[in-house]
Amino acid sequence: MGTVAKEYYHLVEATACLYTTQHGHVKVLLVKNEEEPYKGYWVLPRKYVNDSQTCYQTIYETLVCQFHFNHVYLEETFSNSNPKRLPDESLISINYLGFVNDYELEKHTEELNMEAKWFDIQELPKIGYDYQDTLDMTKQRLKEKLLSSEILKQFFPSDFTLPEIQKVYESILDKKFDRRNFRKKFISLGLIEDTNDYDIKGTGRPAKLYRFKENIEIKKLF
Amino acid sequence: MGTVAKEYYHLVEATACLYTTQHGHVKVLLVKNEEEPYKGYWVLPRKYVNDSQTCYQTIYETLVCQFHFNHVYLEETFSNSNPKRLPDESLISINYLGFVNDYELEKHTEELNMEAKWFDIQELPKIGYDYQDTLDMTKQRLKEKLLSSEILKQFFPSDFTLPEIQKVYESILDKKFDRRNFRKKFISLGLIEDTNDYDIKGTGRPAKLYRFKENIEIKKLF
DNA sequence: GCAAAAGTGTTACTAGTACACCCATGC
DNA sequence: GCATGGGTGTACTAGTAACACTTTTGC
Repeated sequence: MGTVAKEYYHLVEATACLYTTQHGHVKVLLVKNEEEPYKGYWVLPRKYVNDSQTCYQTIYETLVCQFHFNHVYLEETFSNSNPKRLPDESLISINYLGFVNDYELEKHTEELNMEAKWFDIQELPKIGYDYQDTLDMTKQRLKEKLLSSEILKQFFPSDFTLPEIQKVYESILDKKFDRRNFRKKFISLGLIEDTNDYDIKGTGRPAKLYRFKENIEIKKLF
Repeated sequence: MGTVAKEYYHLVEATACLYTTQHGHVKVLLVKNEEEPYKGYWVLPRKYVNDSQTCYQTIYETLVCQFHFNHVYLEETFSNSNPKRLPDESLISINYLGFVNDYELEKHTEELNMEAKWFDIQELPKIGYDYQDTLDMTKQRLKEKLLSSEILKQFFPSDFTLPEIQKVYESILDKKFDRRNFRKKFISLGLIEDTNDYDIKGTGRPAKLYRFKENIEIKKLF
């Protein structure tokens, strides 16, 4: 490719909007920023990409090594290459949308020299740099993703109740469903099976626990 | 952000899989590669990104200035950051999926010092570098895009016939539709209007010409 | 026994599918 | 007048939407 002028070289980082669910609430992982500018603000987990790894490998390793998640599902969303997003130099971000099931962060964050926390997507703290835009756009993408069964298994904990999964859909798609019709539809899709266990944690009548079947077909859900 | 080692800086290019339709056939724009390696092979239109433009601006200007399209609809798809894709150095591609309506290239390509051509997506030539992967993945994305009305207006020429649009859907979604049901569905969506003109080019009975309405709602089509 | 949350079944309506015949043009 | 491709209507089926009462638990 020959020699290319310096202005064509860019610093590149991989970022992730990593989601999980807790009792029907959708949460996203944020990290406290300890450097100026935006010191004390919350930002996305991120890492600079070096010339021997893909962006995917970079963010995957960052999430697995720093936070010790067993398995992280990740897919690329979009880049941010606005040259004016930082005062001093250009930085291109490649963003990923991700899910994890095991959301117990507490045991790991102590070992780290960083603060990291799950935030309910309805109650986000003050976000540093331009990552609020990334969060907004990725949430939109998450919405589209949930319309198909493609990523369901990655997103939902192995055992879940139908009211729980309904709450997730309602919060992300921003609409209410009739409980009976939601059940009927979800069950008739043939993607889930009864575990014969019950969720005893809630107040009121215990809900049945379901799990997704081994290999689920890709279907439109809504 | 402080000083960062050289291995974190990358050459970045923007590429496009730019589509158009001609009489129900879907075509993609390719450019003949004049440099080694892969000299004589066909590649995607592309340009290195400098530090004063976004990737979007880079590819948009490339397409508009080189090929004189009036309007190009573009949306980002995914990146390719495999460090081993080129023998000598790392190159990150940010790819875009695009549509144009005015497919008359011939009048412009003479002015250019390059060969550029529309290829039917069923009959692609030998593709250089790893752009065949990009084409394959972008075609998949195009398929998903056509399931919603979001990009219909960008994709289809202002006046079109229903058999024409049906052929496009059949070729991209890889399935056949019943003519009567396709009409019924498409018309009942309320997105198109009759122009009261007829397409006289074909053999057989002339087909009615339709156009998309001014502001169309985003709907699921299939 | 009362509040809280989950489970269940029926009916009406809407959208999708399957299918056969007639119509306008070019040669 | 015949081959080519385009336009139209009807009956059936499946999916979606609306709706009220009963069940299980904790306090």
